[in-house]
Amino acid sequence: MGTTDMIARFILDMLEESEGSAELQRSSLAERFNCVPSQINYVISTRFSPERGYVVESRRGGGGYIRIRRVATTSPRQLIMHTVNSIGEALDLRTAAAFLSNAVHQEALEEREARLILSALSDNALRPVPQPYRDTVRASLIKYMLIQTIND
Amino acid sequence: MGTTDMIARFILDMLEESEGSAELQRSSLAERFNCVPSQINYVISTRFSPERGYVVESRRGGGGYIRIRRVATTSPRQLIMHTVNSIGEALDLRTAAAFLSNAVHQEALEEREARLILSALSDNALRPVPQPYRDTVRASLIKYMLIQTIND
DNA sequence: CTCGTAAAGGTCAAATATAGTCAAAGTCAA
DNA sequence: TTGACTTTGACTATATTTGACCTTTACGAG
Repeated sequence: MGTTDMIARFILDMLEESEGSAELQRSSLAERFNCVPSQINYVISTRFSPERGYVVESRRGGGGYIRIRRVATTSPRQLIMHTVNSIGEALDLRTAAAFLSNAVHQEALEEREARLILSALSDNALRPVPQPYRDTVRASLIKYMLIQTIND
Repeated sequence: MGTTDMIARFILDMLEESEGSAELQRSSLAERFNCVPSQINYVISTRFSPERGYVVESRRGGGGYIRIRRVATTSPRQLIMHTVNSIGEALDLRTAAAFLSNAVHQEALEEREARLILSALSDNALRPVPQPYRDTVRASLIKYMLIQTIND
């Protein structure tokens, strides 16, 4: 197995242990695998790219680091569409909250956006709508709002 | 974690404890973290700048100090509150769009968030609500959603 | 009161510590 | 032999750390 593969395996192990988040130092990792530091960049760009579901953050200078996180594996668009399609004529607040929470967890929505949507579905915001119709309005609102989020 | 980060964390803790205001002595803080005094200035200028919402006052000479205060960036908040307060029982879509556009322009709202709100106010999303009542529901929705955005 | 000195804090640029980029060179299997 | 993948290293970019020198303020001796 080539050096690149060994390094990738190593990082994968780190991710495994720490529930999807690994932090490393480029030069010491390079030293451990007896290669030049820039090979770490190569490993990251070929094995831990965004397309493969990873986000990488880093910092230079003293105490610098490279942090790799595993993120949503299904595309946000897919999840949103799937969610929208699964919503019928009416939707209660509890279920809506669950959908939104899931979307945030899968990184298809920002926390802030989810809260924004939820606030529109709240009983407070829907006070002008008679009780019996609220769940119908909720369904409509969340569908259009969710679709808007994938409309860039 | 680098020295700078540890010092920043330390100051953040002080701010936390004392409700947004921390007073420190440059040289003793430097001593505590085993660094040169000017590093304290570095930490302050990179982590507690006005752009990040802090005001720093200091005094030299005997009994000198550095005081860091977290300031409420009230501007966006104020704008939102003002907008909410100016909305009455009903609001037509055109006016709502103008409010949102203004909020975005004043950087009190993200473009994406504004579009999200607008989509909830659209005739499409409000189809289940009888025409005559839509503007009332719009007013309620936008109020609760705007308030949500300043609720971090 | 005035001056001198010690005690703070401020500035800035050099040195150091990391990480990123890119293209040349190497490797290996089809 | 060729093309994809890997390995290297020179050069670049950025963040942090350090220290020499500067300015302001308090306070006590004259």
